[in-house]
Amino acid sequence: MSDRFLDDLNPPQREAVLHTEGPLLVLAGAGSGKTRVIARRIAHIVANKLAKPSQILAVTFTNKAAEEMRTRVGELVGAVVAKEIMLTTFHSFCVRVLRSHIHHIGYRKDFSISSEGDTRTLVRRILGDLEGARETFSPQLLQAAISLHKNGCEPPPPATKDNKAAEETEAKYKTWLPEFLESYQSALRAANSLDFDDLLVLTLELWRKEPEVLARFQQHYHYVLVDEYQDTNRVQYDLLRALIETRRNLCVVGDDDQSIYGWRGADSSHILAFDRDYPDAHIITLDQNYRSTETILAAANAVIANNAERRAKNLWSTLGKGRPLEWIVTGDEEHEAKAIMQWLTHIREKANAAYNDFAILYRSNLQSRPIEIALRQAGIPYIVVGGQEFYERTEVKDILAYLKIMANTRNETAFLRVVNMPRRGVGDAALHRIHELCMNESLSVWDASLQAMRRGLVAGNAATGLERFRLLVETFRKRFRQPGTSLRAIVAELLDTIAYRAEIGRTCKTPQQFEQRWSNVDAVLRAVETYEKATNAPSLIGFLDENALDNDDDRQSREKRRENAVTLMTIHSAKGLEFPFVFIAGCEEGLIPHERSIRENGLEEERRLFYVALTRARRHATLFEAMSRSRFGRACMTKTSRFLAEIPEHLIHKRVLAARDMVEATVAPPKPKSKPRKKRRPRTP
DNA sequence: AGACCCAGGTTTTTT
DNA sequence: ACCTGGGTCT
Repeated sequence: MSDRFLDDLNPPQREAVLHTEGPLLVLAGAGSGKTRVIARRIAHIVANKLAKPSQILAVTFTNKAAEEMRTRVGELVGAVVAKEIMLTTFHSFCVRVLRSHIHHIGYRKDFSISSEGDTRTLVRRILGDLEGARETFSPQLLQAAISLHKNGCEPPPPATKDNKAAEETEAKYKTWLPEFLESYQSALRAANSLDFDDLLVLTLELWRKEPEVLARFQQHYHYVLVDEYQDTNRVQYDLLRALIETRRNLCVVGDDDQSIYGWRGADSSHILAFDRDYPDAHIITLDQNYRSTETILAAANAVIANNAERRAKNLWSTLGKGRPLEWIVTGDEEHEAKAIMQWLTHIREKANAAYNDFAILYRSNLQSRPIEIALRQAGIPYIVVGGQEFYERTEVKDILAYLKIMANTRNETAFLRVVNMPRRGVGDAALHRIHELCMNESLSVWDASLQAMRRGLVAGNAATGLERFRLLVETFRKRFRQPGTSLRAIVAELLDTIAYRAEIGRTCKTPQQFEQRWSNVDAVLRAVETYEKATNAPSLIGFLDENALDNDDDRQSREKRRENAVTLMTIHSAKGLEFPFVFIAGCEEGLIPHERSIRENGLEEERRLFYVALTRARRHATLFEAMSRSRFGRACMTKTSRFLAEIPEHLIHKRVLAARDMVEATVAPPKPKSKPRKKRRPRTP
């Protein structure tokens, strides 16, 4: 029974591994070996045959975390066994449940997952149909409202500029919103599509309506683990409660100080009140930090101590004092970027560090651009994590729309995107008539398009084009269902059939542009290929699911990080990671704390975010501030983030780089004579 | 139908 | 500053 999985664990960590039966809360401070504990715990269950690997469910929030966990578990029990463990994100887990049981609640098993972009398109379209509200309410506000509504939160009232109109608008919004939400949901349903929130909400609905389906899952999973429990929202919380009701072997791991997803409905009261939900819960606190220097922890502790809503704890470490934090004041964002680049170069040389020892963190994705430019100019290899532009590209959207409609003909967004691409003569007039038929007779676009032709509502060019389109979709739909042929080959054939290369050529002016766009197409083909190689029984739907929930861009950047490159990412996506050297850019009021977030989620969440950023650092943290930053194209003076004042002075060293000669200012005092060379190949996305 | 131009909004964070 | 969408012109 003794096992090697207990070696080199401290007493509370060991306890967390061994306490397998009944509800358990592990309060795991930043860097306290949380992932290690979860991995060991799973390995312990497997090795002692407390359950089969497949009877363990370990849920994380991000794919990154899931992959990390799979690797760590794999190192302990072997990759083959690790594969059997249900180690996944909430959303992927729910997709699996729904793909086999959703017919109980009136959807078809070939449902599409509506991406953020698809959802936006749909919202716009509905907004166009509903008279009156288009000018008042923005699609983006409504998208947020939909999500909050589905997660059982009260959607915020629309932000209005003048107070006088506010009340009026708000009243109008209140009466109008339910109507909108209903239209939205019925449109999705008609398209046999689920948005991200539906994946969770409908799983819960399924379980509530079909207790015997739920019972099967309850029977199946003997042990359930949840990472980052502080990030669970109401629906996830309910799903967990339902799932573990009979066996009650629920282990949740989290840190209330790292709850940074309140804006999408995460509710840290779940972790704060775990022992209320489960009175027999065992609680273990891990507060020894194995990651950071004492100085970094002292700074982070001092900052987070200003929060009132928390389970008080104090991280400690024995890794020595290390160096004080650095606070570098720069002129504007370009100067900041340059200072980051120089400081990075300086540290790298002094500490003989590798590029992937560095992370540059920021509050918002838009901060990455100037930094990218500076790094590229200096020939420093870097990767940017996140920012979803890949999936916003026309070519990618086009191809995926084709694939989506072949997987699920009812997918209206996909239909509308490609029915006339390339041109088939199906114009607005024909589509308008089809749309009316959809509305009047509750048909999907696909069925309506057939009816419209049969009844002669569309004729001539449009009818021929529509017919060709339908035939194309049906032909390839069959091809995709035939087992045996490679997905990639079918997709390539599809592109051939629609002469997509020519279509791109037609709309491109320069050869460079053509190359660029065709390379996007190629990237999709490669993504199909990668998926196919990595999957046992590849299918079109499987590919689309993976792409909706864990896109290829994410996967690639995870791989690239292992190469030697500096990582640029938001603080949110840095959670769970660690780097010897961390730079935090844009430490200014309005950015962190973000002005909008202060309003909507409160200051404390922003402070937690800052805390997360600081605690990513192992050896050293540098905070950058620009005195002026352009907003909407206009340069604005900034104020230092209030969080910097919360760091005790003796822990931080401030440097102000002069305002004018800053372009040539050297951050590192004795500059090595060698100017950065442009020889190294920069990473271009 | 398609190309072009202007106005207006935009910038939080993720599955 | 940049992108999108709508409107207009060809």
